[in-house]
Amino acid sequence: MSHDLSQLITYLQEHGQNITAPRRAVFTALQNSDPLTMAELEKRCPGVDRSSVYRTVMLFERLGVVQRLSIGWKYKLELSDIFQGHHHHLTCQACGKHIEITEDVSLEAQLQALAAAHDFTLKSHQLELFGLCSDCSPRA
Amino acid sequence: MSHDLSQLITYLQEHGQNITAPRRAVFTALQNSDPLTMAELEKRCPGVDRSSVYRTVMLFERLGVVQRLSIGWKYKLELSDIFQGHHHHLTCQACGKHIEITEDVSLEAQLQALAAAHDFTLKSHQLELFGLCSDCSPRA
DNA sequence: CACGAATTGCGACAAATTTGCAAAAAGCCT
DNA sequence: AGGCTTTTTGCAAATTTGTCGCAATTCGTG
Repeated sequence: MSHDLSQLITYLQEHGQNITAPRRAVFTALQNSDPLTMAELEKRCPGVDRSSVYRTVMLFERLGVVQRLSIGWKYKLELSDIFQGHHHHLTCQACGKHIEITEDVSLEAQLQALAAAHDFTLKSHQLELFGLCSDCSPRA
Repeated sequence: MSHDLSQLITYLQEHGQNITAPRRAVFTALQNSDPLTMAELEKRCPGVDRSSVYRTVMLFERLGVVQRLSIGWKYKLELSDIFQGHHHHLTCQACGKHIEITEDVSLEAQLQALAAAHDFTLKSHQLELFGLCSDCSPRA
């Protein structure tokens, strides 16, 4: 774990940001974890004040360290592309499990084309797939 | 307008739900409108209590009448596929404009394949593209 | 270790969403 | 239309979520 922490430290330094306990805590909580809600994240950062968690998440989002996943009208947080590669999720509507999927190049290209067809300059995108995972499928 | 309202009425009856003033109001507000935030929706349902708007939206979401669009960590509401066809959005990061796009079949097929590759039964998906519309592009 | 700048923890707030309940409206049957 | 039962609504209060100002701490540096 402390291995990846060093990646954060380097990143923060490169962006002229200080390394602080709350920042390490938030990052560590998000590591090797499924996406977390803000409440869950708070709980996993004991001793860190709620407002600090919010401020850290905002900073990290601005720096591109974390990204928010929308699940219906809620959202969850996860480390961003830089720290775990560009990917999307399959969210199981039954058990809530998240499965990471690596998007293939042709899909990316297709989205670009789709945007271009509308004179739109594509900057980023979010794709969420909902359904049932193999465990929750009617007859596995 | 009252034409489409009859579509809602039929739908609600088929699902054993009552037809009430708040429900008609919420539906009508969402008709022929760009996606709305909860606050905007409330404002367009004068005389309807805030909690009723929330309850109605929740019901409609459960019934598949409305769907929430995630814009970053906020969301907007719009009538769902059943009432206005399956589509996605291009959201301009500069002016906030939403452009509806009809997704092509090949993309749908690709998503199906993507899910299948993970033993996942795809039920629905949401695709949001962010960038700059032609008006806001650096040099139009 | 000392200094100036950046950040944190608190407490107070504001906004968003939910809930309990009595009153009002909807659906149904004469 | 009138009466009856069930579902919803409106209202008020409680939660939950996200912000903000500020003095106390911590960080990065020399």
